[in-house]
Amino acid sequence: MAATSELDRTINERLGEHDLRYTRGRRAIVDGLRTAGGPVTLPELLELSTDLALSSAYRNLSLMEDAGVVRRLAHGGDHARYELAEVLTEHHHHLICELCGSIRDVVFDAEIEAALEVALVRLGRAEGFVTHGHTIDVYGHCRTCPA
Amino acid sequence: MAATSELDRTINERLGEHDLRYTRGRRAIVDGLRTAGGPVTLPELLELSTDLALSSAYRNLSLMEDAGVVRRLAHGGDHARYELAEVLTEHHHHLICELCGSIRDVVFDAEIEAALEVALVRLGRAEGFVTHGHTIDVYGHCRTCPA
DNA sequence: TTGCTTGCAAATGATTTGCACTGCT
DNA sequence: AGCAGTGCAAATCATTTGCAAGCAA
Repeated sequence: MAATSELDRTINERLGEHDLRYTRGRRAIVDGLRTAGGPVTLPELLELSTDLALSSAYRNLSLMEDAGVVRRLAHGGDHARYELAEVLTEHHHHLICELCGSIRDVVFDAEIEAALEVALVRLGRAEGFVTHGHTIDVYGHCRTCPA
Repeated sequence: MAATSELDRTINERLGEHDLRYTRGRRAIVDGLRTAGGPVTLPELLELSTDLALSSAYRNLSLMEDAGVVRRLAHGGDHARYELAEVLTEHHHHLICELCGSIRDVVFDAEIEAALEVALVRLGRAEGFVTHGHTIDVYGHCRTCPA
């Protein structure tokens, strides 16, 4: 199956290293994830692309997670949420609306990220911890959601 | 039942506002949470204090969450994790070891927190989002865990 | 042909709930 | 007496897995 974009090529390669093929179902999942603007749940993913069997979607998300293509997140709700692995996307965080429950990607200022990075490594050193990365969830509410 | 510490008094009050009593089982849970040094899973909680029935522990954690005494976290694993609500503790974040799976509380430098706070409010304004709070998970590994 | 995929149906396992009993107040 | 709390057993529901059939190299 021909890879169409740079991202598809990278994903195809990563999957290949794990003896996985970049099939139609997996493309549908990746398209859903890249299009969403935030981490999505499995039901949302199934709505975005019909023709996805529930069990296959779960199985492929899990396989692609192992292959480093997908990242699984657990934000409280009933369903886990998934997004593309950060190596395939821009480093970002999440705005979580406590009213409507939506979760939106957001990119921080480079200065803030840099300062944070330094602080986290230093903090780790003091705590006997080797820092590799971080995630930030920002809670609040969309201005358009009811007060 | 007599409240013994400032924390107990506050919790007792909050529970009372929700027509809940501060019973032995609930004290056991609170003690487990306050002692742990990080968010704990239900099985861990049951080990810490025997005499806790599984269903009651789940039920009380849920009730105390509604009463604003407990906070439920979902960090990927099989079990949810619980900690005392942040209004009852110091503002903190989590060091998550990718090797041993442990999660440890950590307090950031006040300067970093202040800078972050400002940045998050500003960011929210730009994104049409009203910021209330944030959580940071720091990933890496304990220096004492196998490389 | 060999081996990865798929989808249905059945299994799993954490969490929740119904209910009868116990214990405050 | 009158509710709130407890624990057991049964129910729920997201997610996982077994298996037989489909598809690509």
